[in-house]
Amino acid sequence: MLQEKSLSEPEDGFAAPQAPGHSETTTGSPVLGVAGVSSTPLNSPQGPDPEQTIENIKVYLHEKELWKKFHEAGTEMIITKAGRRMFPSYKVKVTGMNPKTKYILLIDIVPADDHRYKFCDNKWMVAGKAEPAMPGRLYVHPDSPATGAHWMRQLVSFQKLKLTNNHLDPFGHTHAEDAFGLPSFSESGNRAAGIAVPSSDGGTSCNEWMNCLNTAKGWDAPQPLCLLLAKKLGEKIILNSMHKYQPRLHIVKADENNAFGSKNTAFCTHVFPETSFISVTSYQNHKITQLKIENNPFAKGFRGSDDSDLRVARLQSKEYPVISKSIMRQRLVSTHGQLSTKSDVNSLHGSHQGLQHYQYENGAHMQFAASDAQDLPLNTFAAQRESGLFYHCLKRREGTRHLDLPCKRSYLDASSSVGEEHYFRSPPPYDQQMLSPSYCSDVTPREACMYSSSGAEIAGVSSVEDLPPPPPPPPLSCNMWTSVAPYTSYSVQTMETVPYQPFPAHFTATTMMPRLPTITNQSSQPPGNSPFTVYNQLSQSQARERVPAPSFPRERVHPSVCERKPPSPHLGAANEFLYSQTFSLSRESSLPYHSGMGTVDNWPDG
DNA sequence: TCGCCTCACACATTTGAACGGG
DNA sequence: ACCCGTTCAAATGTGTGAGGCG
Repeated sequence: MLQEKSLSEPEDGFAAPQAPGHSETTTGSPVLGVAGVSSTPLNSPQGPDPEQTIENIKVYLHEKELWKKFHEAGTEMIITKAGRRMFPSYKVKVTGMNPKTKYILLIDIVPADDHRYKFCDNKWMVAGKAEPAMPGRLYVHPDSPATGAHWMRQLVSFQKLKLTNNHLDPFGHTHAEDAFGLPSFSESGNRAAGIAVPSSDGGTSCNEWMNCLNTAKGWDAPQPLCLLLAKKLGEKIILNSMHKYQPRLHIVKADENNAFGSKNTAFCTHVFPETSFISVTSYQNHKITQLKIENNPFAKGFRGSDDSDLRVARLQSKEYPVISKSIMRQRLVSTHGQLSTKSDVNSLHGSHQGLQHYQYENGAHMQFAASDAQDLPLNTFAAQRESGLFYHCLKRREGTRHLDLPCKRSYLDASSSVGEEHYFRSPPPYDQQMLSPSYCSDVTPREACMYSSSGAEIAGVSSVEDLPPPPPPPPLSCNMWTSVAPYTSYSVQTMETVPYQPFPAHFTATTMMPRLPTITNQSSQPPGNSPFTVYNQLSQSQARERVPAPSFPRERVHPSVCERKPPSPHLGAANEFLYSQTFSLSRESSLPYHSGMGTVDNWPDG
């Protein structure tokens, strides 16, 4: 059964939301204008409490430490034709909503850069220019729309989101007639309809479709196009393999009619840099494989045990346990990597900069740089882990265990905290304290995977962040992502506040943007006059470091928030709005680590 | 030959219906 | 009749590894 969180828990640990706007890192610069966004007051129709406006919404990434752990190694997500879930799954805790206001929560996944990658010499390297973007797809939480109280009641899980590389996915057709029997929106057709047409590179990104709509004078776009975009919603998001992506969470406020698209509709976007990943059809980095096996209950069968070792051995008609090829490769590569392919971990995950964009309808806009100081120790964590692995490999050779235990054992034992520590970190260094109880302690697999928003997990994040700096790491480093050149940001202001992006998840103005169509009412508008006013806010992570970290008391998760309900019938109308909104955001929120917020004033009422 | 992808497979978890007791 | 807990089987989610393809 699901481990549901208590809905009656009075204190959820987030009772004291941070005041991100109180950052001293304010730059105060407008960022980008986006067509179709108004600057009208936000808190009127649905927000009786003026204090509970969009910018007060806080989003906390669940199992942040687990995400970070993957991020350190270079997260990979399997994509298959049938669709593969993400692991770690995307779950967030939301606070600061108006309990009575209805919101839509949705996710999209945008390219993090303009490169295609390959895994070579135990590290990711740029292998060329990215392939054309896949057809845009949003994943709307099936509970949407729901009240703020509903969303804040427990974790919001997007774990049913699937990633696919199937271009012909029923909901992924670029051509309307293929998927819905609708007229094809060819370039010429769209131009005839007055719609800016995405680049003719063969793909149609979310951004581009969004730009189409934005350019089409609000929702004067042909209804089939709107319908197409709305129907393109599904549980799968189409990605290209060997490309880097960044998931984004969007929170859209519903209007008084429980509909979407009114003039006062507001939205915000939250990006957690540690959730970025490279899509693959098979795992390249075996550290990731191990992490998946160790933490994903469904992969428990690969954790093994003495019995399973024997079983495998029998299956292999051998009297000794078998080391899988992958494990052997992992060890060889890891050892080799430590010796020969050192790279600067700081260039990878040294500082997860965070920015939150907040767009507000009063015309004001602020931008806060979020130097995610809590992530600074990650460099040393990665280095230590690397060194620990190296140490362990050497140690195992001279140890006695390999004589009486399967070589697989040290890896298999990683299902427990001891095993993991043993394998990755032979000496119990500082990063052992990093281990979140959720996935490193003896919790049951379900506790680790399902709605395990236990207090210990988030508290673990807190404790980690409060830890003193680790001892100086050895001159070893994670060798992932080193070949990824730092990116320039979409926004100069943003880059000024983001000195380094180890794993950037944003477009570059010179690479990604040219593929976007020319939008009239945006491009013609100076940023300062843009109707899309942007606030940048401290990232959640940075905010947390300034206040006592929230704690998650063990509570039950309401099943509905855990995607157990069918999609709401309201989504049909909502989706259209969401597409437009989110795609609008795409133009600016291609900025990494942002939370964007804004309103729309060009949507037709109703 | 190589890199990437697809598929079938075994294993584990999740889900929900069926059942029985209170 | 209803509720609750347990059991069981089907559905689903995993990584693996062989094989196909360009």
